[in-house]
Amino acid sequence: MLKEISIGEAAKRSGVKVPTIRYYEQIGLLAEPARTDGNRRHYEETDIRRLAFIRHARELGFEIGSIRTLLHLQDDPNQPCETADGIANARLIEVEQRIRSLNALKAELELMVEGCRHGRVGECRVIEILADHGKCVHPHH
Amino acid sequence: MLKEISIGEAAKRSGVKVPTIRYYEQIGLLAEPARTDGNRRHYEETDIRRLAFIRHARELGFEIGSIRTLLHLQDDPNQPCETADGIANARLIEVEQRIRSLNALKAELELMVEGCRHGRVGECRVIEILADHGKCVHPHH
DNA sequence: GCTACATGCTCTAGTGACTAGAGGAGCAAG
DNA sequence: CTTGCTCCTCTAGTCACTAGAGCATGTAGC
Repeated sequence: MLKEISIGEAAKRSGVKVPTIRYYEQIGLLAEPARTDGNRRHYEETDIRRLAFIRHARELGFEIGSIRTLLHLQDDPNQPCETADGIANARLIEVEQRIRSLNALKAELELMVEGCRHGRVGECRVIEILADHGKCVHPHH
Repeated sequence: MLKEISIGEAAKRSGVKVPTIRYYEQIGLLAEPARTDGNRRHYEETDIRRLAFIRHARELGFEIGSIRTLLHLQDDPNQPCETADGIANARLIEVEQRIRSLNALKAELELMVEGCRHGRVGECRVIEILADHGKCVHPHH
């Protein structure tokens, strides 16, 4: 017979922490698993795959709501995949936007740090730029 | 005599929303302002500058804790500015790291979206990659 | 002076996605 | 039998706000 997978095992194999697995169950992202005689959760291989899916999607920055939709899609492989594509695309656009704004930010932080002559706070470029947005390289962030 | 600055005015001029100003007061980032006879807050020019400082720092992604330190430094211009420089530097490193990981992520999302042939979910590249981390371009994110 | 209506006040609770801790039970090894 | 690990439930905390209820105050037009 197949070995039962404990929550700790499931955590190790999926890379999702134990309390997080319980949390996902609570919010209905993962079905309630069967229990042993001693009231402990035990999981199947499909649960591990589902958890790995969730984890990967979270790493890519998808929100729980989007993941919920993606999981519904995965459960029914006959659906057209436009929704999945749309979600991924929206995320891609978000990421591109975020990279642009982080690059602007990086330029500004570099200016601060380079401008700092390690003197007194009174003449510090870091404090100065923070106090006056007009001194930014790209004031439109 | 000087016109008294209401919280709404302060919000407009600093770019920090009214409830957020009250929140900053509550957590001790901004001193409790004087009140009018009718119990309304009124602010000084220095408060507006302090709020603008906070807002700018928040936009640059500094945490409230760091901002608290930066504000203490600003209040005493004779201190050496190493602490300020350290905070800005730490933030710069964070941002650089974040940009790197977002770029990896972008590559992966592009692969997903490009691979999608708009068929059924069963053969969808988006779902497939999410389900199997091994299919990633850079599996180490 | 009266009437709208905007703006202000306090207080509590909610957001997202977990994380931490208390207090207890089950289980395997030595 | 005891030690120590994993597991259970439940509540509350994190961060930086945001939303809403239920009032009080201030201002502009008539």
